[in-house]
Amino acid sequence: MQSEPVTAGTDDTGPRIRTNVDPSLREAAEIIDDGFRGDRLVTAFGRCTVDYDGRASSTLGLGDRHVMCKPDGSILVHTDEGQQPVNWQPPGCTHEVSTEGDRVVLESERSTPAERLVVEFERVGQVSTFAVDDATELSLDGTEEDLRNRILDDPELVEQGFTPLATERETAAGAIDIFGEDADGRTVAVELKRKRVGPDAVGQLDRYVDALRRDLHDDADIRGILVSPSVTDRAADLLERNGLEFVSLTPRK
Amino acid sequence: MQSEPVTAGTDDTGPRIRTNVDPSLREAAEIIDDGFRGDRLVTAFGRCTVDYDGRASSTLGLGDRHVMCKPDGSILVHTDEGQQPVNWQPPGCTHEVSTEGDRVVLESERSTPAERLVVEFERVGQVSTFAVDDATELSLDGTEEDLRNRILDDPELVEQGFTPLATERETAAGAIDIFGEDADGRTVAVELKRKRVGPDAVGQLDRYVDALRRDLHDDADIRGILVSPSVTDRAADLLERNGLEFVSLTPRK
DNA sequence: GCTTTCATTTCGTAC
DNA sequence: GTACGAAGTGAAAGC
Repeated sequence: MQSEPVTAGTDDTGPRIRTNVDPSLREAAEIIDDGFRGDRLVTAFGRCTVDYDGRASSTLGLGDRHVMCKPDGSILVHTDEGQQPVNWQPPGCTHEVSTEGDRVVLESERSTPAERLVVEFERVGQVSTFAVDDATELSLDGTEEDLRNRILDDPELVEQGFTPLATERETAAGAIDIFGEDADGRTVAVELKRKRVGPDAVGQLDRYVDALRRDLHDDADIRGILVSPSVTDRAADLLERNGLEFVSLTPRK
Repeated sequence: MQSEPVTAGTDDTGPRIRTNVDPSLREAAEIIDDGFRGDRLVTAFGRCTVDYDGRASSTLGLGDRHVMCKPDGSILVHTDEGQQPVNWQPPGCTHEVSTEGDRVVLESERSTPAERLVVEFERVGQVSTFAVDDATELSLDGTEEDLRNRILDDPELVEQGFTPLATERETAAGAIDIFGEDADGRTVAVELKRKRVGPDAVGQLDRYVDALRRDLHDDADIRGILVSPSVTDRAADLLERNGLEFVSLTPRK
């Protein structure tokens, strides 16, 4: 077993990577604290308990977990299972590390809403800090916006003679994705969903159409069209019962 | 700079923690592959690109990221910002690592839906594998279930004379959280929300009440009550317009 | 496998 | 800060 610190790529702000396997609790706390001060991405793996209190509250008994603290103030506690962290705090939290008795204690707090997460390590198997150099942004395709642009480029994908007049058109119930009119001059509200939808999306469209009817004092001549790849059975029932329509379209192709 | 492998707590399945700072690409791939075979939690930090294609598609140019592969087949790619991973795959995916030219390539795939994530490292700053021993489960309070139990313990929190008859009572539109009757014997549908709600929750309750009216052929005597800490203005309007009621209650205390 | 709903949802955006 | 809706939402329960 080795417990020497290992570093790589030292620059003026310190080592770009700093790792210690089986550190003493004091060493672990010191490295974590240095990481916080140096705006490093800090990770710690070890045997710990986790307590959370805020919007809800939770406790987690002793076990091995991987903890990641980001320089933006977020913290993630991962077990060996699941895509989601078992505990976390969002960006903007204040992080502190200390040693209390024979424990390394990591505290993360924020206000509005008041939330507090405490990780207590009885043993730290590894602690690391990383300087992150990342200027790139994610490019994502296949979103609802892509579906909207597809339709704006070629409105006949909705139906022949459809004319978009506005996007995000405000109503008393919220914004309509695409507001337009059909070949006969009737008002049309189009609600977009990038994937197969259930009853909730129909409810959304129904609220917008209702709001338009109230806003425009025009009881008969407003159509609501849901555009998505497909709908569930209950959604189809609800569309039918509310006199709404459906057009099948995907964000890509 | 050091590049020796560091290990801790070796047992019959290999070292419980194994870390290498600034490994060669070949070493990195080998350690990652060993981690996959040994059902370890595997992390890698380095300069990489990320490409995803599946339900949507995305690309991410070169930058430093932290990649975590769990033994359950999930993978998480984190930048230095945000609580959410910039890219990921859910549990159940198949992971493979290889060296292609001067790159370490990590591939994660699944079917239904067909999705593929590829991380290409041009440099690996650190790679680690962890044996995770965690038998504990999270205990969480302040959920919707807690709110339900609060009401079942003391139905008068909803209103005097309220009698719960069933939970998760099925209708054509979905399950009603608490189904019961009031002091006058009228049917009551209660929809629970653990926090402040918007129009969507009102739509949900409205669908259930509608479904009950159709199911029970009982047009007048069905009440719908939304129970949550509070509602937004639009939600209040929608409740009013649909003849639904609101009771303020939190999951805790 | 699909559907439905909850979630400490998170995240972005507009007011 | 609040509100509203999108998300590669994820996760669980029911069918």
